[in-house]
Amino acid sequence: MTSTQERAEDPDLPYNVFAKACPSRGTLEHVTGRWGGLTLGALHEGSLRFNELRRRIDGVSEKMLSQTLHALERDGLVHREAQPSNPPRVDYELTPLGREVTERLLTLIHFVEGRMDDVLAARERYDGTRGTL
Amino acid sequence: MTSTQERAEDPDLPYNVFAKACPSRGTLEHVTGRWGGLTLGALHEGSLRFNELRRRIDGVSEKMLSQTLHALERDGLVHREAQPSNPPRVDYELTPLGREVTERLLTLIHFVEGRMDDVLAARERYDGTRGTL
DNA sequence: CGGTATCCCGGCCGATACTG
DNA sequence: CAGTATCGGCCGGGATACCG
Repeated sequence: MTSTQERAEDPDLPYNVFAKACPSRGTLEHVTGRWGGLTLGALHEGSLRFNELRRRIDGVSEKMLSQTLHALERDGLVHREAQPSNPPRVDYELTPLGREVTERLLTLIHFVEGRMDDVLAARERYDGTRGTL
Repeated sequence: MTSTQERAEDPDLPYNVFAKACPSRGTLEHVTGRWGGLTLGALHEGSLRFNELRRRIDGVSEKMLSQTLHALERDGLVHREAQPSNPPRVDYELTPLGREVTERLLTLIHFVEGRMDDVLAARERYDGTRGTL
């Protein structure tokens, strides 16, 4: 009864992404997912409106952006501020918790961006040794 | 000719995950993907064999672990050490670059794990205001 | 042990159309 | 502008079987 699957329910055990049923796994996927990370990154510079975000995040569709924003809002990382004007105006911004998460995420992103030359070189070496089979 | 899609090819521009065609986007997805992050995290404590990894990462299939390890090896983040013995023994370990990436990734993971109570509380508030429609 | 090959299903995600 | 609704393809990824 102390299998790894139960860690999420046991209040004495810490949250652990390595356990399949731990809710932290889901939240981490929202944060690091294909669009989640880019959305948080874009919002780090300040609040943005829906279509501003869409333009900022090259390649995202309306549907995925909407879905991503809902997930992040639900997790308490993004705040949605709607003004009942006409035309409607909705601003999205990071919550304090979201800002803390995003800072740690951006540290990772910027590091990877800065080492892409190394990564690309490793790729060529890897592909080379297999001799284009 | 200076559209956002071309940043990857222009050597003067830095790598930028926000651009659709930038290779850093792909590598970041390997690192933060469903299994990539967990694999790097598991290897951070030391080198592990294939089936040790499989047991450590709750829920991963042989196929996905194999696929994930290949991608990370190709990106130069994981080193594969095979011994031609019988039975075969293969050890996986982080490269220096992989270790640097993983440290930044773990900072993020541990922060999220530590704030899951806040996230779960936000979820209940969010779901509550919509009144189970 | 340490994988690869194959099958196949669910759901991710893009495209399009529509609403307030 | 700020989304929701719906459809459909594609592929991520699990299950199984097989190989060195």
